[in-house]
Amino acid sequence: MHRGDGVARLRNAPTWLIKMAAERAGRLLADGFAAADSRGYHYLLLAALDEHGPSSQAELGRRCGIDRSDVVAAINEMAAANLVERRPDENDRRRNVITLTRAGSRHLKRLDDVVGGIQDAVLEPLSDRERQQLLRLLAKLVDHGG
Amino acid sequence: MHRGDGVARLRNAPTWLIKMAAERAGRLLADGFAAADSRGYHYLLLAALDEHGPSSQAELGRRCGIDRSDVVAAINEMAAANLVERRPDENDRRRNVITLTRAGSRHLKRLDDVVGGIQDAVLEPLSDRERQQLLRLLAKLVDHGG
DNA sequence: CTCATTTCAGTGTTACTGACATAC
DNA sequence: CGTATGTCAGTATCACTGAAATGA
Repeated sequence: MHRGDGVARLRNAPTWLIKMAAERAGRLLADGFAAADSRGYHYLLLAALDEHGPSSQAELGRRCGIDRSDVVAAINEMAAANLVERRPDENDRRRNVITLTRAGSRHLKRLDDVVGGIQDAVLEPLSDRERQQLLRLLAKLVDHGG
Repeated sequence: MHRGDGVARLRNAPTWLIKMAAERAGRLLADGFAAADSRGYHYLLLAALDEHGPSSQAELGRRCGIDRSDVVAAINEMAAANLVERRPDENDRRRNVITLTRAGSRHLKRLDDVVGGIQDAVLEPLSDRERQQLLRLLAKLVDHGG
């Protein structure tokens, strides 16, 4: 029996199935991140730094969809763990420049592996064709209102 | 631009799309519930009481997939709002029997309407055929490991 | 003056853990 | 005895709000 399966009106509610699937993926991701002494925000921020290079905290927040106040806390944690470096921007003294350290790069690689493994585990029951279907349908939902 | 779209490695990650879709649905649901002075747990518990009749808190927790300690808090709130009645079980004095009140029944109907409306809003971009596809794929995912 | 940036403090929901007393 | 129940207290992530200080 799954989460909420004791409530009949939810068994055929697509939004509920989406939430359950997301919950499972989220739990696996959170566990995987926790095993690597991280959490979701860390992965997002490290990935954004890797792809776009050194950035201000506000830029990071916009790219990752994380609130600026939450970026502060996450960068605090990662700076304390030497995964990123925070230094004032000389050209705009309101800003900090956040840079990925070498340890941060290594950490991101580990987290990428974690995410890849979970991706496979979650999609395991679907054929390649079904995965593409799912991808297409979800993209439609997300593009519409997400 | 959507949540996390600034991070390229996530754009084609199905688990991420699932999470984004779920996030949207969850936000809409939370807003709808809040507008009715409720929250997700209340809906689940009321629906379980409606479908299965008076139950102990532990039963409710198992049916809804809610932890016992969280059931306590939710029932406290709903009992204070006269949506449910809590009385000791005469046959097993460890238990409480939770009963849906008439006001609780009315409240559940309102919440059912809220959920139905959101269901439609989320699935709007999909044809009937696509909705069935999505339902099938999600069910496969959830049945597998959820 | 207006706006952007960083930071701090706090809220709310969901999810979970540990402990305790009580009763089966 | 072990197990189930209800309760309380606390933690964690994510998401968000409001306000303050600083600087462009």
